[in-house]
Amino acid sequence: MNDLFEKIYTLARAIPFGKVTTYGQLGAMVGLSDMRYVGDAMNACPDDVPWQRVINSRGTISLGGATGSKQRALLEQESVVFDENGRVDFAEVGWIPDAEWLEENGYKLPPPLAQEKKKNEGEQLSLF
DNA sequence: CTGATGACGAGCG
DNA sequence: CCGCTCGCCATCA
Repeated sequence: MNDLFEKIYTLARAIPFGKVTTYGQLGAMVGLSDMRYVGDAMNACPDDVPWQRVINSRGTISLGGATGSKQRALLEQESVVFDENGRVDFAEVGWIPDAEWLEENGYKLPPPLAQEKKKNEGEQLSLF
């Protein structure tokens, strides 16, 4: 297994229970421009990687067939809610890692992501 | 070794 | 919102 795969797996393993992130985010954080590769990585991921918490940027599950239903079922077990269009609410369950955590582990947090994280935290605070 | 192919995403129309 | 194209990387015939 190469370094890129391991970096992606490490990130995926850091996703908290009941939260989700996107292929694009993982790809960006490991310095990828071609996100197709992230899908490949998840396809070959070890059993200890919570692959179901990785979805596409539209907030939907990309997979069809049995594996797709399995992914949705796993997420629903984690209290992740899907709307009538099969989409999740990123403001509710979206996960963006801490900039510090990323830096410590050799990842980079793209500015747009940092902004979105800040925004999300603001919303959560106001809710509380 | 060469070429087709993706659990994706941004940009365009 | 839908349907394209391209990205240039790892994998597998």
